[in-house]
This record gives sequence, C-alpha cells and structure tokens, in this order.
Amino acid sequence: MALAKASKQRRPTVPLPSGGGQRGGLRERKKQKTRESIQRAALRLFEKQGYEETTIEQVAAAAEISPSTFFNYFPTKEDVVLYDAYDPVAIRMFLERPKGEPLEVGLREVLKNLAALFERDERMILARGRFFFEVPALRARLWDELEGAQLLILEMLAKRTGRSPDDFELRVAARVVTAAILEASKEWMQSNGRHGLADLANRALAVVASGARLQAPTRAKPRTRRRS
Amino acid sequence: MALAKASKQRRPTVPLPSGGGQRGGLRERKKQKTRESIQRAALRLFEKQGYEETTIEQVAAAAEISPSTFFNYFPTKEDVVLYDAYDPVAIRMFLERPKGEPLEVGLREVLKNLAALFERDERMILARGRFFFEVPALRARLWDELEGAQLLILEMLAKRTGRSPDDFELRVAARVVTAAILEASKEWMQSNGRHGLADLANRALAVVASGARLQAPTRAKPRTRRRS
DNA sequence: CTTGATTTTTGGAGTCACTCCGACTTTACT
DNA sequence: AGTAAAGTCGGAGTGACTCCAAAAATCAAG
Repeated sequence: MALAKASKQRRPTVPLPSGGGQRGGLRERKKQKTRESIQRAALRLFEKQGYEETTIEQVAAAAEISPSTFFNYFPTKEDVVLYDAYDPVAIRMFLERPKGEPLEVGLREVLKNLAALFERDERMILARGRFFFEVPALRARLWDELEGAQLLILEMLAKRTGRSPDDFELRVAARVVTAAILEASKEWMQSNGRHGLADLANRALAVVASGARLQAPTRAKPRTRRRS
Repeated sequence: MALAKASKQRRPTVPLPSGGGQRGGLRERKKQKTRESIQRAALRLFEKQGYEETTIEQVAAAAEISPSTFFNYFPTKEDVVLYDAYDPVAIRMFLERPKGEPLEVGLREVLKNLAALFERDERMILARGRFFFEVPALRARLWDELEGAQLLILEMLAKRTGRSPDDFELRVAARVVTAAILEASKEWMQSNGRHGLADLANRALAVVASGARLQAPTRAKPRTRRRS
C-alpha cells in the first residue's frame, strides 16, 4: 500500500524551545528572537491587509529578511500564525501536575494559570485567535494541531485510570474533554476575552461531567450574560 | 479590521445533489456522473502513487478531461477525496427523525442505517477513510468539515431542549457529542471496518452519557471484543 | 588577528495548485 | 436550423514551497 509515503510527512512544526523559555545556547536564543520578530511583522501585516492578501514576499520584506530565509524559520505560511511561544510552557505545566490529582482539577488549574500568563500580551493572542476562526486554512490546521492536546490528555487519563491509551472508551473520553476545552477557547477568543478563559473552561467541563444532558430551557438563569 | 476579507471565502464545497440521490434535471444527473467518475479515477491513482505524489494533471488525464475541467467539478484537490455522495442522504435521514425523540436515539438509528447503506461500496469508503488520517492536508480539512455536522447536532439539540443555539452550554454539548462520533468513525476506519460502525457509535455515546468518567481498569469486561 | 570550519542567508530555477479569461463546442429549446 | 445557455478547454498568470549552490556572517583555534 502506497499510503506510507502518501503524506510527505509535514516536517515537524516549528521546534519548540525545549526549555521553558530560556534554554539552549546563545545561538538558539537569537534564532528564537528572529522567529518572534518575523511573527510580529507577519501578524501586523495580516491584520492590516488580511491573511490571504499578504504574500510571503511582503512579510519577508517587513521582517527584513529574504523570502528564502522565511522558510528557514517557518515551514509554511500557516505556521507563522500557529506558532505560539507559550505552548511549551503550557505543556510543561500540565505534565507537572501531581499524579493523584483528578484530571479536571488539573485542567482547570492549568487553564487558570495560563489565563493569568496571557494577560501580558493578550491583545496579540486574541488577534491570532480571530484569524484561526476566520481563515479556513488556519482553522483547519488548528483543528489538526489539537490532536496533540488530545494525546496529552489521553496520556494523563491513562495514567489516572490505569487503562491503556489504546482503550477505545478512553480515547473517546480524551477527545470529548478536548472538545469541551476547545469550545471554551473558541468562545473566549470570539468574545474577545470578555468572558474569562478559566470561567468558560469550568462551565464546559461541567457540561461534560453532567453527561452533556441538558434540561429544558434554563432561560431564567442568565449566568455571566453580558450584552448579546 | 481587515478580517472580513481575510478569508477569500473558500467557495462552497461541491454542491450536494439536493435530492436524496436522484433529483435534478438530466443535465445535473450527468454532471453528477462525471463527478463520481473523476473521483474514482483520482482515488485509484492516489492509492497507487500516494496523494501528494499525484498531480491534478495526472488525475485529469486518467479521467479523460482537461485540468481546467477538473476544477469545474472540484474546487480543490482535497475536495476530490472529501466529496461524499452519501452526505446528503445522511443529512436528510437525520433531519427527518421524529421531533420528540431523544438525540442519542436518533444518532444511533441514523448511524445504524448508514452503516447498512455503506455495505455497498464499503471498500471505497474505507480507502478514503485511510487517506483522511494519513494525509495531513486531508485530515485538517476533515476536522474543519466536521463543523457542519456539529451545527446539525446543535440545531437538533436546540429544538429538543428549547434552548437557543447560541447558548454556550448547548454548544459544548453539541461539540462533545460530535467528538464522540468522530472518534467512533475514526476507529471504524482505522480498524478497516472490523468493528461495526453502529457498535462503536453506541459505545462512544455511552462514554459521553456517563460524563466521561471512567473507572479503574475494566480489563475484565471484554465487551464486543473481536480478535485484536 | 588570521584562517578555516560551520552555520545562516540568499538568489535562482523549478514544480504544482489554483485563478482568470477568452475562444470554442456541445446541448437544450423554439 | 438557429440561438442562447452551459460546459470544455488552453494559455498566461500568481503565489507557496522545494532544491541547490554560491555568498556572507559566526565561531574556534592558533
């Protein structure tokens, strides 16, 4: 079956700065800086002219590098938007949760901490977020990238329950939890940060815990309703 | 904000044959046939040489049309694989479920009926399935396309519960259910149809209903275990 | 500070998906 | 048959991305 070579394996996403944000030789540090500088330039252009309407050439010019060099830093145009310097931090946070702790608690805590971290450059994060949901190509990539998150959660669940990560039911559970958190993030981004990320995640996880069984109109309980 | 035009709106996916599979003028019927013939030619080539390794030119040649014409039938290369003649059938099935029926029951029934329908060209369906999970570009598109399914389920849930489709909790529920079914389909495809689609869907929905709360190793209860 | 090895940057040539469009052919209808 | 609509095709782009080899910057030693 020719499927093996069918994918031309998308070369691994931008290498995450293995450390928490300060690792690696001076060499690597500089590369990191350039990468972020390119990203900034790109996002600025995308916001001004739109994603599709901006060419790599323009981004390269704005970042004062050659188009060739752009591809040294990001394998595809999409990756400039995808790239998130916080990712490794989040992953590490998650992995370092105490072994015995119930999954949801861990998730809630991580999300809470992240939300706090985000306050720094929330503006940029939210801007990126909007792209994800408005540019088809990015939206698709994001979904796919989520697979990684799901795997993390799966591992965690496997450890907690003593089941194998191959267990079908376990995989369903992991995917379901991931989906819930995704919807929370989406709401967060689309509401432009008005609703707290931690809050939304809590509510989403509550829905999961209740077996997604929603009773009649709860119309009378206007929760964190703000404006329409 | 330039976001509005940021997406160059991916022109709508291949128009679904509005009817259940037999509607439209003679004109349209012929188009449909051509479309399916192109798809067959394409899938055959993809299987033989791999997706990325096959050019549109080759597909066009195999289907005895010009490359230009290819794009008359499918907006992108991905869509040749994505296109599913059964989609409209499935959607219609789902929409025609009795109003009062609980969502899960409806889902189970639809899935069961579909599974039965699939027996016809299961081989091709499964082949397509494998592409989805092995070719990054297709995987991503599929995730995104799932958004449509989620919307359907959301509508249905809204009707059932009397809540608004904007309700955050409802959206989470819809996404969670969709995720469960996705995992079931994925398992189905990856197991090459060994486990029944309807079975898997049932088990997945059960996990959701239980609040995704899995107890310790259930190793001792081998369920619908078949071979392994 | 010089030299040679090692990265990094860059330009150029090429592939491929996809767009735009005008010319040409087929089909449907009177 | 005659005409309008729909479908097909070819050619000339554009832009993302690959491959490669030649410059240029960086670094390590002597």
